[in-house]
Amino acid sequence: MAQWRDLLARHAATSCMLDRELGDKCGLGMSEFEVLERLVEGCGGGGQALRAQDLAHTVHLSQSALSRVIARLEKGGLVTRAMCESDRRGIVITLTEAGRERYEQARPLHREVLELTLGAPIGPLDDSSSN
Amino acid sequence: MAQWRDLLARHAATSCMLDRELGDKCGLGMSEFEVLERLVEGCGGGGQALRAQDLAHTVHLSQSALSRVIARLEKGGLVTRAMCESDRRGIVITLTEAGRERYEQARPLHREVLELTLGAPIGPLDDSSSN
DNA sequence: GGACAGTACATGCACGTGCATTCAATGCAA
DNA sequence: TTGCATTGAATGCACGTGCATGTACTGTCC
Repeated sequence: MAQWRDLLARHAATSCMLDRELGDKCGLGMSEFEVLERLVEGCGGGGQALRAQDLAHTVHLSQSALSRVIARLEKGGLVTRAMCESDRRGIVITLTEAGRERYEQARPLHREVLELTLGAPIGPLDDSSSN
Repeated sequence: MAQWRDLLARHAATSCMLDRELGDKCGLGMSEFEVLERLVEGCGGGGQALRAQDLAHTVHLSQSALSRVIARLEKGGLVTRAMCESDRRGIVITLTEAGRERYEQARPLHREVLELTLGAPIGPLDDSSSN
């Protein structure tokens, strides 16, 4: 119970600050960043390409939400959608150079926020306002 | 980092199942339940009454969201809104009998879900679908 | 071959949320 | 008293999300 409240508080504080910081300084939402990160991780060096359904397993989003996140990223030129050859129902998401740059730009900010909100021992900081 | 991912996963799984269970079986959302709980806790026995702003501190919601949660609860007859005498800008939220009953009904379900999702050591369960 | 269940993704819709704004009431200062 | 900044709460609006559905494709069974 106390565990749940703590989790709730940490999640609220962190995701709020994260969303705000990433949004203001990088034009990214938490979900967008999460997807970019998975794309960067997913493939070592070269062709960052993942099936949409693979992403769905690792990001905590519904299939429809993921579809729209990808749409937003594509619109911003950070990823490209292509038909999957082996199964033409699926799509392959590829990280563009701009996408990688944007991620590299956002990452330190992300880690900074995490250290700030998760590093704190117990009494969470400000929380100022809201969720 | 791993801590953050774990937090994210637990939060997603728990709040998803919680919202679903509470919604289906009690007609409550997570926020509604949270507010009811604070009302029950806030006052030992008799007149459950809290200022809206007091709730805002403990529930991780923006002021506007809280206002609407209260509106929904009032519409459902679970709480009543009354003008605060000492400061007529504020409102006093009072838990009705129906509200208390609804909470008592929902609580075991709530604890059950928590035990299920938070008790699990590490590899979260299903997660089925989404957030 | 044709019919049909299952899968992968996109989309219409409703809903909850945060931000900015608005309105009323309060407190303070001139 | 009047004037003004501040606070508590409600509301218009935009946005992200989940659910249900639609569409296209796959695989299987007949």
